Amino acid sequence: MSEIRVRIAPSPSGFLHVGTARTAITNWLYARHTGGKFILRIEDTDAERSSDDMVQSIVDSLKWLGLEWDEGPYFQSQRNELYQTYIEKLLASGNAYRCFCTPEELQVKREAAQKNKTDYKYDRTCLNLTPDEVQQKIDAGMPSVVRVKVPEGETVYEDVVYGRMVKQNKDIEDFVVCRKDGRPLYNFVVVVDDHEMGITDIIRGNDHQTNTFKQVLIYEALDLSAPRFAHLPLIIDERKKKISKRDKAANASDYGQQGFLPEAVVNYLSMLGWSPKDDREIFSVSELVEAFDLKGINKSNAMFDQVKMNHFNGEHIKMKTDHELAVMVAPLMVQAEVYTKYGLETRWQYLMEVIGLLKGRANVLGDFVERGEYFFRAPTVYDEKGAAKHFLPENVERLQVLADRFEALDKFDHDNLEATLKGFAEENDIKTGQLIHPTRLAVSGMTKGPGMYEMLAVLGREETVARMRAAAEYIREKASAK
RNA sequence: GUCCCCAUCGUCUAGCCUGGUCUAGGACACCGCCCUUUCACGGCGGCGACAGGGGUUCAAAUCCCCUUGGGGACGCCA
Repeated sequence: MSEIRVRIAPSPSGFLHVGTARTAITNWLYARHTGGKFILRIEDTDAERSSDDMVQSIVDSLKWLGLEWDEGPYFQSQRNELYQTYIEKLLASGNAYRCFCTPEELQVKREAAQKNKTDYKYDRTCLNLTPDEVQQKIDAGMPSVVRVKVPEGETVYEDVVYGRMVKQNKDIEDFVVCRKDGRPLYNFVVVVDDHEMGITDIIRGNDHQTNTFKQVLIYEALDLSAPRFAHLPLIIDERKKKISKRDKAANASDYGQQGFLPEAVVNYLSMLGWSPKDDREIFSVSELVEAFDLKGINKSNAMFDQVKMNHFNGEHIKMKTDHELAVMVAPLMVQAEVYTKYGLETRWQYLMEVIGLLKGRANVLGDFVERGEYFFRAPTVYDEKGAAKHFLPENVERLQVLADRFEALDKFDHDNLEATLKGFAEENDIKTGQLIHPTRLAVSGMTKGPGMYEMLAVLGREETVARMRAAAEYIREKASAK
């Protein structure tokens, strides 16, 4: 078999839609798995709705996801001449005709049909025009669109996912392929481009299933052989509707900002409507390329689950090295004004240790900032419930004495900290928890976090001791204020 | 209104093609226990589904039909 050639063809009328992202991922995976080519084509025939900014945004998002393309981007807006020659061919073959009906006239008919609750299809008014009449109208300067003359019979194609698809041609109207201003329409340019670009497999959302019949009709009218079609189930929201711009998850361009890893997004999205058929679901990108197969695609729509994507992200975070994570987290910390860029660069080793401590429990990159902030600056407030529970008057002295002992340690490490704290607890005949909780709160301002001895060891002697003393003072002041 | 598609735990899914191995498996979420200074992680366990009805068959989640439910498409948008 010849080389597989697939494409992603976004229209730049918005940011990268999650559905488009999933389609892109599937095409890319298929191309990489088969050693084929992945082509990027921008469908911007609707000039009013397209913009360069949107093109840039989509290109950036695809790059961020790691879906590098082998050819393109091609722009349909730059290929108009090509389309015109095909329009001429179509007209010459007799499989299409000029229609002079105005949008207003059609609108009236459409509304009338709706009112009568009957089906609307173009009534072929202009199909009955004689060549002379057509010429007369053209000479008179009347604008016209080009419609495909849908033949009798039925249209059939074999869908890789859904099997044999058949539609009665009487249910398809004579659709327009070229506007009155000469610009060709979607269904037509797609066919021309896919043919010209040698696309072998069209993999796209099943919301295109009805378009496919029209496109097959065009292939036949132009006497071209159609590629294979594989329609993907749609990604739906909690209302079970096709995920739309209003949905929070719809904008794939945002995922990076939200702290998601591209690998995790690719992994999660790839599992929506596709399964490797075994029980694995956390995959690296290369494992995905290896495992991907068109046969694993499902037929029914899949609901987007933000919670599960968070889980996938957490798993992928664990797969990263501390350094890789530090590279991603550092800018976020700077942005959140937790620390300066310069500061982080000079304390890189420290940053990595902090990340190592937090890695096991993070789901999004922002978690490192939120939960790691206190490693870079002393807490300004203490968790309210925690303070009520652990900042008791008797802990003023305990924190002070413990701080003194920590300060005097030969080596400020996990084992020594633990031995010191446990020894002190025994002396006072109290449980270690009664010391650990107030100490954790004093140092981090929080009631939860990594193992405390590790945490203190990373934070360092000076900061730990200073924060414990500050907390002791805070408790004393608060107690005397009452 | 017309046409098309789909249907296993709340969600993503395995099993369906090639009926029996399915008291239907995994994952997320949720609940419990263990680990533990906390929250997580991890380990163990629990909760939880074949939409309904007919048929075919010795046997149906698996094949067929109907019903119901859900979705998609019906633009001089893509």
